[in-house]
Amino acid sequence: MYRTHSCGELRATNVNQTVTLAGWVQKVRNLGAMTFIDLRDRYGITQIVVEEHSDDETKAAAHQLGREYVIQVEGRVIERESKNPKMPTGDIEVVATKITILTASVTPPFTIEENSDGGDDLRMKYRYLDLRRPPLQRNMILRHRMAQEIRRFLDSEGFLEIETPYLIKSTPEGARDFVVPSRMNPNEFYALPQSPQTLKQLLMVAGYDRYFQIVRCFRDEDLRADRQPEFTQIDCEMAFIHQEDVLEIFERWARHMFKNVLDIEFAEPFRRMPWIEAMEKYGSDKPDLRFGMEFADITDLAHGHSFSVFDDAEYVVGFAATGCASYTRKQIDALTDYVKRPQVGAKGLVWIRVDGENTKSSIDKFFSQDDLRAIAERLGAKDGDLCLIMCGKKFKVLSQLCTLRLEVAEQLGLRDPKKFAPLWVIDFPMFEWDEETERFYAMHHPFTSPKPEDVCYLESDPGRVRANAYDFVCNGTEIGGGSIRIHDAQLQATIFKCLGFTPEKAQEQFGFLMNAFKFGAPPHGGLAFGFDRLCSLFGGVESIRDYIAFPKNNAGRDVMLDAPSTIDQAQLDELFLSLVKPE
RNA sequence: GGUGCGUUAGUUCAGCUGGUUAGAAUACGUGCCUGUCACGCACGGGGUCAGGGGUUCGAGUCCCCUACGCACCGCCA
Repeated sequence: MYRTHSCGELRATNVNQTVTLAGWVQKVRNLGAMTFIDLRDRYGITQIVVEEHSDDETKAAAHQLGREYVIQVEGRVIERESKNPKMPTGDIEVVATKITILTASVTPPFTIEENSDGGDDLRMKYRYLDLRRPPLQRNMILRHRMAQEIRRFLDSEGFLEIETPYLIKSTPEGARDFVVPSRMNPNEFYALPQSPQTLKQLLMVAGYDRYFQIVRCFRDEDLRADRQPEFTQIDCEMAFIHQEDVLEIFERWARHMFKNVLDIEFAEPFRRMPWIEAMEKYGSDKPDLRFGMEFADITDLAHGHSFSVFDDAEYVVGFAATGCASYTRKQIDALTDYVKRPQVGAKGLVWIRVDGENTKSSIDKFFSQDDLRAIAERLGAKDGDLCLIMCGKKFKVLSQLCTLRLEVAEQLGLRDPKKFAPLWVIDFPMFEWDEETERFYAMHHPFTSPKPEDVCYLESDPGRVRANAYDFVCNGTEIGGGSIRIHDAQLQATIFKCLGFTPEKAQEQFGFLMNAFKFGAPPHGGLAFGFDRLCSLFGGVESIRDYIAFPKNNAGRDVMLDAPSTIDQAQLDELFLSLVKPE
């Protein structure tokens, strides 16, 4: 037996027991005649002491120890002469009678402590060392805890966990596929699933009317702090349900998660916000509702004052930045520069300082005090607020103002990671017009059903059709989304047509699904949550990398494994592949 | 594909308008120390200043290119 106890469990009640511990040497403090060793495992740290009565062999072993040596210690638990209230095991220590070095370690490249001295890059290369640190351990434990709660809830609701294949068929629509060459089928490729979307729909056709899976998905697109090329979804689908049923069950699921993982309860039902309202009030389909500062359309008030910037603009919109009237000219200029950055791309920023009789603005030349007050009132500004106004093409300027709203909130400390503001965004448009290719794309995916009352516009005015689609949003992050699917082969064919698929192309790509629908497809729908994002939301950290044991870096590389990498000519030959030099 | 910031000791960083031998902290090594827990004290080793090119009497410092890292835009049905 390597150990009788973990390094996190011994207390004053264990005093006088003979124990054996095993773990990693965190720190050696040699005081001459006595040596303290902090011994760490994933359960905690226990102090080992070697003192003058220890035999020479033990003293010699203690002298050899370096950071991250793996050792086994036999000894007796004693009450400490000087206790450490900062440690759970701080009342006791173990007097070593025998120290066995199980494995030595080279000096690690960074300190393995609560706050490491290593940079992100280095810690990623030695991820297995980073994972020894308590913050990463807490994250992995949180992820585990959440996975268990997900299964517990969905099981209790009758959902079956069914695995779907990872080697499937490529569909060019949507994100880029990761592809896998087939040795047994020369010149043919599997694709890794971007999500098990069509497979879970086939499970509905198969009669498994409540399905879920905590499943890896793959998308070959550029990375972000909250985007990895492989990520985990909580994928769910149900048959014989309406949108209302899905929202009801998964709102209860979300409450179950908040309650059982974070001990947070919400008094009110989650807000449901139509997509157009989210866009007009917050400039985003994933609004951060932890704070107010809602937008208002002031186009009518802005036009007709000989201020050509406003007069020429399709849409003028603003919000009142709470308490920011005290912002100096320098601070306002900084905000202006912020929105003018190429990433935001605004032309400029108009401001109104609301301060009783003394309302001042950057457009005083064109607007009277009464005009300004009317605008301020529309924006819901109170004394001490700063109105921030931008103008341009409607949805472009809304999105730019959204960036500004979030930046101001950040500066005001309103984006508190301990606070949660969940909501459903509903009534998404069915299609999104793409200027470049001059065609409609499915905003969600091509299996999403249109609202019955909007079906009549499918041919005449596709931009007006709303979908039975919904997103679960929290704190400005899209955590999940789904839809009621099309279960009628005829309607599915119409939608493919709207999306510019020829019948042949639709048959080639999605024939397996449309064929299945001929055999009695139940009405169905579902949704999927981003598990990594949910973990980072619950953990209060922006980056999902902290909740993935072995993540990829910005360039999609695993710097620990050094993947991707080249492969042997023999492997290429077997797969009938030849390489071309990159440009 | 694009924008911004960054790359100096094992690590995290400082290094000003270009000027002698590139520093600090920490880590590491050696010695001393009986109550440390960010132990303390003393001494010591440790640098292709990311790589290449250019400007200059002289480049860690200025310019250009490349590589790598992070954040973002595009992209992510």
